[in-house]
Amino acid sequence: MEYDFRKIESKWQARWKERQTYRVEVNHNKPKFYVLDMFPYPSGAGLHVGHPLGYIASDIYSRYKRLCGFNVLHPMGYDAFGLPAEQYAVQTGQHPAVTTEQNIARYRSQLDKIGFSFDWNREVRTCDPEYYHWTQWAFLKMFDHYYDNATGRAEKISDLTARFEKQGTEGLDAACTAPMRFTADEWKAMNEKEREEVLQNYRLAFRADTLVNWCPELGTVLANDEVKEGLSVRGGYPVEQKKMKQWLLRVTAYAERLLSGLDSLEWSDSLKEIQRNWIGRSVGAQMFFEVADSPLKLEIFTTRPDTIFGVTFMVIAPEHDYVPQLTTPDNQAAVEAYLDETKKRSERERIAETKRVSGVFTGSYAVNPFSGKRIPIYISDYVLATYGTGAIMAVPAHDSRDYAFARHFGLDIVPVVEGGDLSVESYDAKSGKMINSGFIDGMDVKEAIPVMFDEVERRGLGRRQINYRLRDAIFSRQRYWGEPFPVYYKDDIAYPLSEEKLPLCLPRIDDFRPTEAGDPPLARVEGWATAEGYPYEVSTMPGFAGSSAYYLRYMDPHNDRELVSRQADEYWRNVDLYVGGIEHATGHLMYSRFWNKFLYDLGYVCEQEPFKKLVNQGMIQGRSNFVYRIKGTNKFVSCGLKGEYDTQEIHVDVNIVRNDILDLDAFRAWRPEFAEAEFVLEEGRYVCGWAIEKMSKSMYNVVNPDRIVEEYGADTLRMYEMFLGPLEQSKPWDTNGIDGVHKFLRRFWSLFTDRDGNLALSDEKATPAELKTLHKTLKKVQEDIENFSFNTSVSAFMICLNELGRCNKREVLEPLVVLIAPFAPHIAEELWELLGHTASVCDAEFPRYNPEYLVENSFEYPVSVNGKLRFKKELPLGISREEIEAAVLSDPNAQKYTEGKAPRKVIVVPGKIINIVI
RNA sequence: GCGGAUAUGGUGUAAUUGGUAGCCACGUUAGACUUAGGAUCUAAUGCCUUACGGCGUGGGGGUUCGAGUCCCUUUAUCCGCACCA
Repeated sequence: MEYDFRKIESKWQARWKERQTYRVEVNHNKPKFYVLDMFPYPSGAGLHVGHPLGYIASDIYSRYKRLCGFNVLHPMGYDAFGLPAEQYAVQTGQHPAVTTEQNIARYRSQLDKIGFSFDWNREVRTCDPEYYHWTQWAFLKMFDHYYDNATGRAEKISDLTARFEKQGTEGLDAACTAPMRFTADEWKAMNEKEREEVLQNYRLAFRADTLVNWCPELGTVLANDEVKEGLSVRGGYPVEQKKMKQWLLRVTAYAERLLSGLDSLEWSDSLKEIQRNWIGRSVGAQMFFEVADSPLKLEIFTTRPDTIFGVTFMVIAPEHDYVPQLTTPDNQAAVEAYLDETKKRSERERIAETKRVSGVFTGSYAVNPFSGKRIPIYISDYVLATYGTGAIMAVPAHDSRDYAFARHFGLDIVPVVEGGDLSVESYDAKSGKMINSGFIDGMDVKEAIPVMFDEVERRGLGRRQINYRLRDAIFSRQRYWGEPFPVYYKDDIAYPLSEEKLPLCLPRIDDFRPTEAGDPPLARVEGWATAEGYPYEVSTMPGFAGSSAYYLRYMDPHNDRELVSRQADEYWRNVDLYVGGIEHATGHLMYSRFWNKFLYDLGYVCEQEPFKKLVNQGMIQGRSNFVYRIKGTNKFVSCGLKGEYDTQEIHVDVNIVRNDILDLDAFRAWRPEFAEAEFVLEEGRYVCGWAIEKMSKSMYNVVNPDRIVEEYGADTLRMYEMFLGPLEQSKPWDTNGIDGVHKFLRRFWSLFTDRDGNLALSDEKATPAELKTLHKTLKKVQEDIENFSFNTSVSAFMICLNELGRCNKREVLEPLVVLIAPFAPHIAEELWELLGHTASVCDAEFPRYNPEYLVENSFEYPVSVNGKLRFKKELPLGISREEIEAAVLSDPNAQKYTEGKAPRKVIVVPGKIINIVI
């Protein structure tokens, strides 16, 4: 009987559901293994064929681990809060909760058709109050903690206030927004509001006036990772810098741990590198430059203290606090004009014009502490207010930006490191001999740097300092569809809601636009306040809030007393394998690690890092097809002949094209304007052009997995997605070629069954050749799964079948059913049942290969003479090098090439090749 | 500008990690069967050449008996960061 995948797949999907095959519980008799996919945002467009790629890979791995005896946690859920649902709501008035619900239902039905082994009993949705209860809870915990650099972990705010009570800030080394100094008496003298303002400086979740990325089009602020090149990642709208009071998370407190933790992770080097760059640690010196004729001291940060003798001017950011004090009366007008100009420039313009040099002289001078020279102080927007101290010492000879600035304003350029040609460009390299630098003259740059660090500290000019590029995460969004903050305001002080009051549920509203006053939609809600009438926060949390700890919730999803129970956490610990896209490198993956480390400090989780191993699947691009219309006509010319006409390229729906041949009738039926289309064919066919583009509706290249499942079956889809190429590589989807995999499954099916669909296996003993093929395949597939090389394992199956021919021996075929089960679970279950097993193939034992069957007793050596391959010589294994040499040299073939001469040397690589050099 | 990755037939890719480049598929061609199909089976298929043979892993150079693989250099494409002091 034909391989009836529709019947088989619906049968087993129903049975899995009914028998709860994939339900998993804590089981101390088995080792655990946690396989996680990045949960999807359920968009209105549904899944296309690229989305399940990672899910299929992780499903194969989960099933494999289960066969190997692990208790596998493999959950799935939805990242359900977010902008698109809300924007859709603004346009249509449809409540985001409703559209989200619909989208989830659609996703679920699509996912179910592919035959995943998810434990749906553990599903989470970030928009579910029972879920965001714990997002809010974590926020409260962050609000109630600060980061103590001395203990290297988060500590209670009450410990901090107790300390202030006793000794003020004396001896305190804590992560903060701006350093503070006060005594115990000063603390005691503060009122509640003043004290809270102090504490906001230390809390891990805090409110501050900061320069934020404001996106007017979206009406919300965005985190740094949500902005790219001055445009919002979602929507691509311009983003401007604006000072606003916002909630932030003090991610920077964990910068060092986020960086050092990377070393212990099995992540790709490129991903780790992205995170390292994002954290951007740099070691340097923070030092003070005295301002001439003024009590002011200008604080700067530098990584090149060795170049101090080359400092010829200083630059401060336009937003720097000292701008007014440093501006002399006769420069006032020019400075104001410059500040105006820079304020008007958007972030985007600033980025676009990085080559343009601009700036203004303040009229003040600083004193170079080493050379004693007076150096002018400039204002320029090439110095960033948000990095370091917002002020720099400029060394034009050895920094390209300072060089450009000095050239533009005609400032001195003093070389202090030998090398380069300063008439053309600065010499930025960190190597060379120091010159014009007093006591460090003659040293190499690498020697000079530590010497200068010491000297700066000895003279009391400053100290060593580590700076990070990483910024605190802006945590409020002026949106509706997100987690409400569990805080209320009294006299403009934020107070946390008590934990018993959680979750603070998002109120239902009908109008999702900002208010006329520009406040977020929640400001429309009457009575959005505590029982006592104190107003709640009207912003909501950003998308990453809900996704930062979802992997923990899956461990214990129905617990209404805690995020995760100690027992569940201690059993499941952390994610052993995380599969998802690289696009979350600086967002979700950074925030999750931060969140997890925080919870670790508080003792709620037992592992420092949430995701042990991470695999990034590549993107699946679309493969678009084109037809060519002769301009001004309704005539279409086949691709190969289009050069002879003046044509217009038109995207055509890939679903009516097969192997680049257009289905003419389907094309005429596709759109009314093509109903009367005429064609210029080549060899009787219309050949379409093609291109690799993003998979999107507008390109008509979206392939829906439902359609593939309907036509070929889920097992074919699963195997074909893997066969397409290496998991981590981006590649285009091309439905051409799926036949090969489908054919393979049909052949596999037919080996087991007769025409009536009954089992037709023989109990005959397998030949050594068949056993060799079987065990070779077992070995290869197992190794490939462990290396995430799923494409080559699919090939291995095909080779296996080619080699087995029409073999129908049970001894050979039965292990193959288990072997293929992770890839094609439906057909495997059906065959397993036919083979007489009552338990699911999911609970079978992974077949181990027997190395004995793979042993060769002879090897065919390729023999080359002077590097040129000449003949092959078959020799028994296990003979010595000398014996091989003698056997080869006595071979008449060899003598023909050596012409009787003794070879200069003979190279024997056992098991590989023999080379004779004359 | 800095950092990372990739480059192999008409297409997707593979190569025991330095050992006969192109496995496995798609596509194409020819044939078989056939109540004609987008089914199945067989064979061929890197390029040039009637053949002998030659050339072939983006380009150039090197190490080596031997290089897709290692080194240097160069080009192209993709990704990340980007005035980070």
